[in-house]
Amino acid sequence: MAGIIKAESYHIQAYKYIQKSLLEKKYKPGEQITEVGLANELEISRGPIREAMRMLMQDGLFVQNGSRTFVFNPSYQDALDLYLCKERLEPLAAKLAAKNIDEDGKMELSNMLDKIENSVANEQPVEEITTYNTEFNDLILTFSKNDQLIHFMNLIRSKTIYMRNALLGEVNRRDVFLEEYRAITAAINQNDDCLAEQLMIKHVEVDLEMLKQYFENATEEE
Amino acid sequence: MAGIIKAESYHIQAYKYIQKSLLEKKYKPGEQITEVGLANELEISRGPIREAMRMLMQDGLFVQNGSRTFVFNPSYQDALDLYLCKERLEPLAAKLAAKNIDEDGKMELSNMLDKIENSVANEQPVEEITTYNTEFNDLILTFSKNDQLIHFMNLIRSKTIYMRNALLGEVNRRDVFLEEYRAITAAINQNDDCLAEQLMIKHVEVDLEMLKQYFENATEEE
DNA sequence: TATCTGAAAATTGTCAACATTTTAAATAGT
DNA sequence: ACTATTTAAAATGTTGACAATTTTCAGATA
Repeated sequence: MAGIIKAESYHIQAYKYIQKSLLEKKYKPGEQITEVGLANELEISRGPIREAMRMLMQDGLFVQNGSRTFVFNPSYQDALDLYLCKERLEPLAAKLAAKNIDEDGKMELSNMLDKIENSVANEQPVEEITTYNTEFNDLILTFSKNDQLIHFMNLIRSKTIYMRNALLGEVNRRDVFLEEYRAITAAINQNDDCLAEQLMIKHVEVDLEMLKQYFENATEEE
Repeated sequence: MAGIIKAESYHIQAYKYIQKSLLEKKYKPGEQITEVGLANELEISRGPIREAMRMLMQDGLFVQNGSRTFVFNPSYQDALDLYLCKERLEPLAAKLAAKNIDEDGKMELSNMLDKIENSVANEQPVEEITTYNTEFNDLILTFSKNDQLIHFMNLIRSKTIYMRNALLGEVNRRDVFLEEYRAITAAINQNDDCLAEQLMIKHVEVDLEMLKQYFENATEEE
């Protein structure tokens, strides 16, 4: 029957709910998480909660210490470490995308870029631009057509986002990478894989520089 | 009390057991896995089994299709894709190790190399050499002192090993990278991070070449 | 005051039962 | 023979109960 949807199983919903809550800082870095607590909060039994927690642990977002579970509490060093990994894999994605993208893909990427241009021109809220940033990078990742890379980058992404949040506190990043995105899009659309790779390396480095700046500001206020 | 150990919880044991079984081809690529089956086999209830399965799924070793679970059935392309990732991260590990290793580390790495030299010289069984290969690379990873990288590389490693197994069938790889390991060890011990990185890139490429060869032989026999 | 001790409370570990959904098989109708 | 339809079997989804640990904390002891 059309339009009939079946609900996702609880462990999946719990998994997503927790991920979301982490970004919303409902659970804070270093905070202890208990099965019972989560089960009460979501009003489901502990079974599915456990499954969700195991998934989060494999992702590295939850950390186990003895028999207790805590929200991953990243150090500044962790963020730097992660960016080192990002700096290797993200450019690979760009390179592969430039090699493997087809005409439809080029169109899609250009449309995405337009969306961002508009969003920036009309001074839309930070959230919207952040969302588009993610979508833009996701698109490139998809066009890389490398399933393994996609898998790892997804892990890195969710961790990056979480870490930025965790380390930067209430700071509101308003990152505009318009020029960089334009250049990257152009390189990919021209199938210039080397250039795409170089530009992406540069982009990750700039992104890291900004993180460092924000971090220094955020910490000296305390 | 000394010597008193408490058993690991069932989901951990199940997780390890399954990983091991995958390498031993007890469960074959593409094979369907049921909770009930595993629960009966390990003679425990389905709860812990589910947790272990969720972990394996996050690792990418189990794959879900609808409500059914299958052992990851890697294509040759998957292997190539994975090596592309490996080629980026493994050299990073070598580079960082060259930068961050201390005197104790250098000693440890040299000892490891000696072990391998002996093992090869005395024509020990393939399994022993393979084990040492892994340990050697693990050591470098540890010395990189980058926790994030360690986490991702572990994922890549277990997947690589599994894939090789899955794709190569009964083929018995007897890979000796002695010369390469000597060079890498030297570079790291001299803190020459650029050289260490380059050598490791080369090494991963050689490794990939061998995989390709083995694969072609393995497939044309069918 | 410091620390030892031993309930009491909280939390994780495990299971078995039951509900729901999915898959496979058997039957019947064309 | 082919394909619906029904039924049975198997698997997953979810829960509540209970066991085993771990933590917490008040009171006892030095």
